[in-house]
Amino acid sequence: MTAMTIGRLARKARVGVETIRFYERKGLIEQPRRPRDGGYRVYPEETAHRIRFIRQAQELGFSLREVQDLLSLRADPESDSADVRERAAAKLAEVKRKITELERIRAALEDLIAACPGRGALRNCSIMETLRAGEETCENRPGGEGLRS
Amino acid sequence: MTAMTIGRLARKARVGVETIRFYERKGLIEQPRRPRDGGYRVYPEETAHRIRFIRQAQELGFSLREVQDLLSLRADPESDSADVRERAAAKLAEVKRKITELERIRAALEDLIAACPGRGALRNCSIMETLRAGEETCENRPGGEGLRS
DNA sequence: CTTGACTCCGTATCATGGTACGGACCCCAT
DNA sequence: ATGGGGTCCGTACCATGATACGGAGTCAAG
Repeated sequence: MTAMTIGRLARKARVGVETIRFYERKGLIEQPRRPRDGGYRVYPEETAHRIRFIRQAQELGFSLREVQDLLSLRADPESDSADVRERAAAKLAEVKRKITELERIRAALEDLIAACPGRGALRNCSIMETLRAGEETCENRPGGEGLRS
Repeated sequence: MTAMTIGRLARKARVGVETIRFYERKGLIEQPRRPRDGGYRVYPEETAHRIRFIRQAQELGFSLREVQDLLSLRADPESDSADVRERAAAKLAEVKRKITELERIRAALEDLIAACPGRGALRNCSIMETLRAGEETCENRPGGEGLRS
């Protein structure tokens, strides 16, 4: 059973080897024990999940510092429960806000797609206009010089 | 009626003056006509909304390049409707994926908060464990040395 | 017990997204 | 008409999040 060395972990988590070392330096993943001093890092399986979580959270607009905050949120007898609860609640509010904003963008994109038939009448419509309108599915603006049927 | 100069726009959109010029250079907002050559930029009102959208999209994990893509999506007689539709659909899929991932993080945070009572029994529980478990509301791990009631 | 792929570590470099600087120029209220 | 705040532009600098480099050490298959 080949050990989970940094290269294998990197392939599994779809990141570069250097990225893993970088995350270790930043404290996002702890450096695993090595067989003998000077030997290779051997990682537990779960580290790949941790790395995937880090990448995912980044794609959702969290900085590495914020990802670290998220990962440090743990309920256990060693931590101040009230503090963890409070920080988790703050993150939760932030996550909810992001979801709301994404829903608005989703609605705008859906409207935009509806305004883009394969052929036929075209409404003038951009994301911004759709977002601002919200109610009216986006009225056409001056600019147009005759609709091509 | 005081003109919307760059400084006023910056305050309205809650960004720095330099940021606006930076976005102009990047093509995220078009440089407004100036009264006489060498004069000051005067912006239409909607530019503030556009800047707010840029910031919002960034917080949702879109790069400036991607924000530009989003902003360039417009259904009008000048654009290739099928192309716009396709690009919008791709962005929509991406937005939906982000929403799904945020929902998972939201659920994990809610579980974590549930595991952090003001006082009383504490389940050992971290974001990662909750995310991985999904079903079981996170079983406790070895590490704990006796629960403090 | 060699060999070649992999790893280690420190340090350098890169791309993105700003932020700061400074000297000249514009504007308008007094 | 003038003074002071705002603006203009180019360029320099900064933080974040990687990514590359290179020489030495490690490991395991043959």
